[in-house]
Amino acid sequence: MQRAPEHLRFAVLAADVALFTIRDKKLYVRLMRVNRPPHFPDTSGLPGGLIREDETAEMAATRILAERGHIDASKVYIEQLATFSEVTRDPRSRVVAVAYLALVPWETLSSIEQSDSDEAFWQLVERAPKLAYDHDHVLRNAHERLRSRISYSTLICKIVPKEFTLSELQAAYESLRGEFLDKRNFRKKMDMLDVLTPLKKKRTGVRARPALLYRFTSPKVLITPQL
Amino acid sequence: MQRAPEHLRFAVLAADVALFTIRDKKLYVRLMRVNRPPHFPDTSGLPGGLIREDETAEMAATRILAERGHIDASKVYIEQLATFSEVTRDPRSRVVAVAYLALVPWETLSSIEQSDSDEAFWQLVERAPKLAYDHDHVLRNAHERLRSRISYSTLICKIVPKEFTLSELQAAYESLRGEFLDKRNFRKKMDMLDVLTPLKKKRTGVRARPALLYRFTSPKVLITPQL
DNA sequence: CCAAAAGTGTTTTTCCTACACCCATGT
DNA sequence: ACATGGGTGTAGGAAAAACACTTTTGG
Repeated sequence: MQRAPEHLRFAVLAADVALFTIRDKKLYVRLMRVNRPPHFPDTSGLPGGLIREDETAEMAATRILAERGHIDASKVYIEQLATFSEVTRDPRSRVVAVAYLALVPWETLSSIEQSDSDEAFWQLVERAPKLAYDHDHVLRNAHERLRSRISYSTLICKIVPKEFTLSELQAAYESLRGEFLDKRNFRKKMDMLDVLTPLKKKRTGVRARPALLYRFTSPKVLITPQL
Repeated sequence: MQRAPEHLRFAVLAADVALFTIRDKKLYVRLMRVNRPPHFPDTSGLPGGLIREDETAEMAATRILAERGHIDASKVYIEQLATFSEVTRDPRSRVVAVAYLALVPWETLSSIEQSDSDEAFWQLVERAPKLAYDHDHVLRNAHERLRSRISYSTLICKIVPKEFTLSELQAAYESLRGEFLDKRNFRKKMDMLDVLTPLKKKRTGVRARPALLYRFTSPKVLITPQL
């Protein structure tokens, strides 16, 4: 395929990814260490990088998550969030970034993926520092979208492990919504939504009554009536 | 500002706009005549064009709506929809398009804007023909987003005129949702949402009892409980 | 036997739905 | 006077919210 005339191609395209997980009932986001004086010395940012000529933005997002975020993208759910095209969002040159919202269950990550490296690390969302570029904006946007989509879809199935107890699922909802729910009403609602399949196993080894395990009947993100 | 190295700038950036209005209780979209043999001879598409170096994608979208769609963009509400980056979505060269959802009240359009020209015209959404590029996809996406956002926000305020009767507002909801609503329940709901201000005027000149006029209390798009 | 989390129903209140008649005006 | 759309209330059913105790296991 031909390229358009050079003067029309003034911008480079980037993909930025806000990858969330839940660990110990708290919401974390994957960040990179950024050190790009003079504008961004010793700061942090979302995993991001340039889109290549033979890639869609989404392909680039998953590749970048692997290459820079050190996360096996085959475990990760990803969906487009928004495109950020402010002329000066990167002070060095014109960069238009397509941002992605990504989710991964903590339990599917390898111990290397779980641990922090010199380049990438997991950060509690509620304690996130100021980020480079417009990544604060992107992160807020992603967090807001996540909270809102959780309420009328089964998107949460992409951030909890394959098998879970109802209490664990409830805790995930609570982390994301930032409010506590009533146990009995929560179970009634889940029962009505009819999206969970009970397994024949129980969560054992805890110093308490063993809880029945469930999984989402469909791996797809389904639109539901409001939780 | 500097430009990035030439080889990284393989794509051009475009903005495409799905502009909707309601006319005579039916939903219309603004289309352009497209005649670009060999790939797209004698067809139609959404208003679209290239983003310029000193513009954000949104600025480009409003400019294109004016220049190509012949619509005064100051009357138009616009919000980002999604970015389409399929490698071959334009067969001539790599084009990444940021798509916008736009709304305008039919009543605020001038008679020139209301009428069709050689370049641009209004098309009933339910009778929309096959479109060039991936604009079918974009249009379906925009229509779906519009239907869904109408149900839990006051987005509809951007497609109805400043002043309207409750019956007119109900008709707008019905056009967008494709189903009829109960008059008394609709009025009760609107009353509860508490987003409308009754005016001291009535719609006169019609061969029936004059109806009280209302306007949206806030020009902002507010999140509401589900209609 | 004690600590810890699992599991389970009922009542009250709120919201949703269905439904039919009189009113004010223009012709 | 009549045709046209404007405007209003109620009753029944469904869903949401509030609320506390018994069960099962591991230590």
